[in-house]
Amino acid sequence: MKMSAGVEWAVHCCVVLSQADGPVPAQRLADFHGVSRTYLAKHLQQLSRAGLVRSTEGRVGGYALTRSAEEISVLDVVLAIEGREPAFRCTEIRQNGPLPATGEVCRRPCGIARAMYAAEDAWRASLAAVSVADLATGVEEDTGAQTFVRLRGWLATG
Amino acid sequence: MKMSAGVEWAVHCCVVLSQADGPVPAQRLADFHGVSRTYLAKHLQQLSRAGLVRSTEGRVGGYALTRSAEEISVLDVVLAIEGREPAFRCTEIRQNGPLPATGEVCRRPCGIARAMYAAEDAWRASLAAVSVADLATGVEEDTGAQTFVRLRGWLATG
DNA sequence: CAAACGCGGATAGAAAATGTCTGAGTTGAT
DNA sequence: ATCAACTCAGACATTTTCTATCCGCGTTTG
Repeated sequence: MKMSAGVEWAVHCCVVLSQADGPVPAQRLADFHGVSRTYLAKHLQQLSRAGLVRSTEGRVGGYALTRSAEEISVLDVVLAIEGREPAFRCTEIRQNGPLPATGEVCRRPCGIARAMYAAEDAWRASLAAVSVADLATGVEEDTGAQTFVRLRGWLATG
Repeated sequence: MKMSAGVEWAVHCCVVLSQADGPVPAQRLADFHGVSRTYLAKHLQQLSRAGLVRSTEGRVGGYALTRSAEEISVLDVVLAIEGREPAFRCTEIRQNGPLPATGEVCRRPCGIARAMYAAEDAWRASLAAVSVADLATGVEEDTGAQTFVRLRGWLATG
């Protein structure tokens, strides 16, 4: 059970975008994080389809958050990249074999699936409690108040 | 982010084993659940290596739980099959690019990784709170008290 | 010894993740 | 109007993982 590396990229990009004044091109985001531009572009498009970022085309285009960083949770980003499918997929093997569970019982998910879904709900709740703004605050606490000043400078001049 | 289908098989097998009197062969477990014997055998070997089940070789061999079903959590089974690696793998891209995070800061994981790990801890805690015995109780509640009687009968005669 | 069983490795196809490339369309500047 | 920079969508290639099968080997019981 592994999460795509694109999730890490996308969350980092959202933190950067939360500090930017205008649209930031994919090229710039890729350079800043030292990752492939073309592949990052895929993930940014997923964020765009999910409505988390807006893309502006043309000469001075790029990506910008569609709402304030307080209103974007880590869960939003994870779901945009990983999809909304639960990690556990019940194949109803209780209906197989010589003693299959019958129709009426199977109206609700089996106990195993319920336990798995409950755990995923707890996971999602934990991720929903952290916003991109929280992450940005954490970066400043970890690395100093000058970090985002330098970031904005690099984004402007680069 | 998807969980292997083997997890579902393995948990179902543990519930069956919790109701068995003696060792149950892989062939029997596969027949009961209507899945491939050779592939299920792989997962049973993983459970064995993780110490959740004991295998008896030879003519009347098979698998049996090593401890009581109360003492085996769903998390134990999931970790045995999926491995103990966290789903989120931080590649430290904050150390890349024109403004890399420096060594001292990177002594502890970045805020993004911390949020991800916290969510996985919540997920694990939820799974750890459910035992195989709880699942067996749930099956009886869902399908009636005769279910496991019939199961034991099929295991004995089959 | 033969039959039933678990164990480990080798193998292979399918699916998904990862990464690249190209062409079309859009926008601002000259 | 033209050009350059940029996004977007999709096609394509590569690599890894999942799923599944098979075989040989050692073990145990009858």
